[in-house]
Amino acid sequence: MDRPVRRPTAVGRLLELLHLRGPLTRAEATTSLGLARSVVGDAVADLEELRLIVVRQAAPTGTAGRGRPSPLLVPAPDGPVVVAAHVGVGTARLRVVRLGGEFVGELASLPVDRAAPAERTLTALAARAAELAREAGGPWAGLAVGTGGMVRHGVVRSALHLGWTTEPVPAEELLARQLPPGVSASVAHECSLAALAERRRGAGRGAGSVLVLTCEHTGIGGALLPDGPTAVGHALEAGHLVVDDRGPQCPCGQRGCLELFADGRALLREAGVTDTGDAALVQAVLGRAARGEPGPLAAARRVAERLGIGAASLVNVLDPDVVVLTGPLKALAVLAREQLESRLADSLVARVNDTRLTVGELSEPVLLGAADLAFDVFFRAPSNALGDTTRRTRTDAD
Amino acid sequence: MDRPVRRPTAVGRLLELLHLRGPLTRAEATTSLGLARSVVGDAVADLEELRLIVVRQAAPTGTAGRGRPSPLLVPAPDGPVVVAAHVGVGTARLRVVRLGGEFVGELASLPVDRAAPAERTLTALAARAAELAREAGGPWAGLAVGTGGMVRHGVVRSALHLGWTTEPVPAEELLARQLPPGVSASVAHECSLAALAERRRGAGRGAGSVLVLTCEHTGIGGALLPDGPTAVGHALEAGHLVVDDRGPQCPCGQRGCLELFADGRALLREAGVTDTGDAALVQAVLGRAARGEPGPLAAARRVAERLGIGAASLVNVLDPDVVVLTGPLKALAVLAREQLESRLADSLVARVNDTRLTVGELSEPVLLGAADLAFDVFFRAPSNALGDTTRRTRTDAD
DNA sequence: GCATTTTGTAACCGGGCCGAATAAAATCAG
DNA sequence: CTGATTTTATTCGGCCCGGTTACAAAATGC
Repeated sequence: MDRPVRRPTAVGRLLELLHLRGPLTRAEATTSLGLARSVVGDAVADLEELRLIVVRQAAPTGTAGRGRPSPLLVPAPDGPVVVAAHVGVGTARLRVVRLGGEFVGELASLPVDRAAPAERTLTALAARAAELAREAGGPWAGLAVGTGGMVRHGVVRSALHLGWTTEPVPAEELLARQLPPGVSASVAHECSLAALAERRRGAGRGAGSVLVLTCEHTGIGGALLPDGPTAVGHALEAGHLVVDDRGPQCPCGQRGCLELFADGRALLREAGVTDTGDAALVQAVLGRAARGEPGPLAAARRVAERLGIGAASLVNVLDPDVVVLTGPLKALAVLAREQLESRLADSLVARVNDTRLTVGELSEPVLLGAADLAFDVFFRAPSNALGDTTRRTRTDAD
Repeated sequence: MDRPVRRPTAVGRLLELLHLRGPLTRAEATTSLGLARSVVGDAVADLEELRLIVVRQAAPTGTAGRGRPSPLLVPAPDGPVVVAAHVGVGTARLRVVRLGGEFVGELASLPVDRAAPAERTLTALAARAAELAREAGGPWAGLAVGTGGMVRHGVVRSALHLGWTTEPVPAEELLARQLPPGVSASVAHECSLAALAERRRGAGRGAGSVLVLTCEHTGIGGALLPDGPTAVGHALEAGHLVVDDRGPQCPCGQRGCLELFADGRALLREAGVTDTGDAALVQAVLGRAARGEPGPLAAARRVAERLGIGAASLVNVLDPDVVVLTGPLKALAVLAREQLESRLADSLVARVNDTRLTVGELSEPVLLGAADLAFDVFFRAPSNALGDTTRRTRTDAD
């Protein structure tokens, strides 16, 4: 019924493998992809011609085993790049990511005006991204944006931090119009992207289903990445899990939502610090707690306990293989692991499945996830982003 | 990385289309599938040769528009069947389903002994299924089983109702060994299957993400079918959502779980009926409530209110497009819609997304979902079930 | 009867992958 | 040093699947 999704062909799959696992030999790629040797050989030739990879000399003779040595396939140093963006409150943060997953250049940012219309914000974002991609040098494959709010199929609804509240913004489509042909546009929920990155490259490596909880200064987000080769997971409003049905009223309409007790604001409140909205305050409290100051530490533990109640409930309901805690407050998992895990230990579900609560390993999960999303699009049609000028025929000598 | 999943080819896709939408002309299939006319023509020829479909004469001349009339493709009356099974407490229920989604013959059942080892139960299930498939006549394409517990990739863990609690049971693999070659085995969570069926054929038709809540006599299950062409959704332990953190202790280790307040046992308690474990008792109470008896009606409303709290919380967290309430207690949604929806109306998330709470339309969602799962496997390789070598035994007359 | 419209069919093409045979480049054994 | 062995890469033919094109078939409308 709904199957217009192009599967990556051998060329794309090889490129993806290189992107995820780094340099490989042809032989390793053959076994990893389960393809015939000849197919990998052709794909390598194509990718070389497209200047996406370079074939480096094999390891010097004597180091490998018997047999014919296999040269190493590495992403081309001037290979394709994508721009990953994370649109937060007031600013968007952008980075250029190279094939292989390395950041290129410095973190860039862009002010985001909540009063501006969505089109203008997106146009500015596309322009800044184009500038960064040009500076980075390589061919530009795509732009992927992570944001909060409700995001589905690249359409953003009720993103309070952007001021896009009145009607749905078809952000992906609008961005695509601003980009040169061949450059893909993708828009997804920030937590889904974080989940993607943590499963591929971080704390959730190799796991099946992953539940990501993102504790921020204002609010708690989340995403569930179900088992299987899912493209983008299902974003959760984890902060609006009801923890105390008779608790304080939440703007969301319910009572006693988790994020009333366990986000950055709650930590400041518990620590007796006046919340000016400055993100540094939360980090300061966490820093003091880490240094052992009793007040902040006790505050962190109280917040962690609340968070643990919510996490345990979510684990009980969603039954993920791994829970990854990330966001500005992820240090809680180190400072107050006991409090955080106390409820989880009671849960039969968690015990049966041996659900682990882990700390996010990536410092920029959203940007990394966005980059992977953009590359995924690229892998489905690698020749799109590079001019149609190049001949595809390996044997155009004849 | 993980892509050994074969995509259905044109033959399979056409068969799937026929299965889901009923008889079609070649022309309609061509546009629906977006394939070339010749491909559909070839596929039809193949399917005719495989005796999976028959080509019926076109509508009598004069009824259609201009142009050459197009004959109708219909699933063969002696076409392939699958056996769908739902393993519940004490008994397994089985039905034969024909290509096209119709039940064949009567509901069959099989006692399930909790004390028996898993192998014996599965062997009996496979044997009974083989018997039913033989009676039904057509070639047997597959057996799909829905069950509770924790099911992942066909492996069942901690299925209390089956007594499979000590260690994981690779049910799919064990079943596959009992089945003749060419007959597929699939095992999935009952709620995932119900969600699949309701989205394809029931209350969730056309929706993106679907949250299914199954209210049973003992416990509340659920499943989340994320947006996109997902095979099988993510099963939820919806009954173990914490509704009241200071509530009664639940065997799951938490306090105040939803199912302590809102399953069949809770309804009987509220109605002042002694719970003997008989499923008919719950239906009796619901029937009396439907007839307007004040006591049972008030009990139903109190339970529905609790259920509504849980449903609203889940909606707030999971933000699905549609919520489908099914299971033996789904009548609550009719008897006490107001109470059930009162909390949902408060939820900002539900209001923004206009989340609908609907009643499951299918009387046997689990069996239908299981059948679809088995057919999905069949569609990926339709010739497998029919002699891969030559003709099948059905045609061994020649 | 003839043009028009729609559908089915046959022949050919090309991409993508597989498999077998062959060639290349190392190690190992004498 | 030479030849056997091992591992890898490449070449070539072939299959499968789907697209394209041209043509035939079967209705309507003049």
